[in-house]
Amino acid sequence: MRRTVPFPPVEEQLTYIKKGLAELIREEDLRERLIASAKENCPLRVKAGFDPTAPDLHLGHTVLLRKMKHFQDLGHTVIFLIGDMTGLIGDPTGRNITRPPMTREEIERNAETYRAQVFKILDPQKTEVRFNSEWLEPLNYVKIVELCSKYTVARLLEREDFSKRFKEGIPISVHELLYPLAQGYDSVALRCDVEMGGTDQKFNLLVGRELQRDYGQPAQIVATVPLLEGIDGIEKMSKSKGNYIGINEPPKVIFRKTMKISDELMWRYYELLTDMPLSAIANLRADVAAGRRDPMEVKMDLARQLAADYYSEAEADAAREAFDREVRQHLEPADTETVNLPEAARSEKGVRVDKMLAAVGLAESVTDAARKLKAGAVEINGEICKDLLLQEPASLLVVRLGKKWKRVKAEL
RNA sequence: GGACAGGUGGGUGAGUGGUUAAAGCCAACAGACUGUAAAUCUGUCCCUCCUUGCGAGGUACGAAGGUUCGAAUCCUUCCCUGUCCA
Repeated sequence: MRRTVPFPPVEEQLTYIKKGLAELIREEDLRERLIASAKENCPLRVKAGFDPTAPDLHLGHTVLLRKMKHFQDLGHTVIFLIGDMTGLIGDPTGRNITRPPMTREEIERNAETYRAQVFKILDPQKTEVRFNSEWLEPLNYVKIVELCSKYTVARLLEREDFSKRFKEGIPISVHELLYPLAQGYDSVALRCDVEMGGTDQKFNLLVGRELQRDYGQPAQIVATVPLLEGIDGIEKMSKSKGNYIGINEPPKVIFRKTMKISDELMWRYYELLTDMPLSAIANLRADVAAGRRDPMEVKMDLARQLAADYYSEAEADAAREAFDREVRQHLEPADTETVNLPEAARSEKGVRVDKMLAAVGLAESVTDAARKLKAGAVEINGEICKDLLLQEPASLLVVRLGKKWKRVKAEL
């Protein structure tokens, strides 16, 4: 891929890339590589891999994607790798299940979902989307044995979670050991100059360096980004932990979830998820500490910005207004869904409130609904309702359970 | 192949024949408080039925059988995991 626009000066590129990185291995190598790239007018190939089974991107992923974008800003090529083969193993970080192979259709569908989300951040013109089945599937037994011979068990066990599990007697299946090798082989197949990932990927990324050398290629540069804490502020953001903010979620939800993070965590989000310079963040922080700025306002700005990253400015503003209305004033959302009274909730004597709540999705089950009623958590048309049965229901029931609202048309 | 240990509700982890739908903790949900949060406090946290009671029934402690008036708890077989030995 030839470029017509020259690359920025190498030192300028380095500074831009280094900002916000957790670790760069090694900076010298990257400098050399950038010099060479400028000389030959050839963009670097920067890879990051993604799991095909979880195609919903959340803000945790965007820390990495934003960094990839930075490489693109400088004119380099980014490879968005979908690990459809490695996905069969599942990155060992934790579980030891083998996932059932995905069908071609499933993979393609997930890939589409990915594209739609990823290109909210990345520049499609400078992005290659690849699947590692492309080169991993044709590997035969001989090739796999050859690949395995290039690494030792002891070295694989250096990986922290492996050694930990090994010591604690938590099972490690053999195929899990193959994961780092497969990922490393991806770099060989793609002739990557740089591979990026979260700090938890460091081991796998380093394996790529070694394998590339073994296969006669220059070792890739490894760049890790910090892991973003989830909205609980404790564990890293992940969908399975439920502490995530998805970039495909409605702006209102992005806004509300952002407001749920602690005041302390907000600074971390500013740092990793916005382009605000570190100095500006420090100033802002000082202002809040000194009582010159209201932390809630500052957090609202963050929430609005994050919503605006994936939606229009107008939608972000609307999200802010909705928050004000729904969370701060406890008013009914403007977009409350109206549904007909479910059959299951009709009875000769009136409306069965518990069944209605369950059928309409406000409660998890009828039993759960009954509990919520008893607890006085259910409000109908502004009145707390503790009754299982509404004998003479109004024709329209505005039902609230906690933060959730529903309008139910209740002609009997 | 042998010896031993273990598999409990979303997670962790008690419970070794009977008020045990199963302690405690975490998460979650609702409520109070409040400046958004956090923190704190209260309640809830398998399902179904009934005008709602400290109700009735049904499921549930890896799987399937068995013993017993009664089992998560005892027995048998099987599946899975780990440790040590070979």
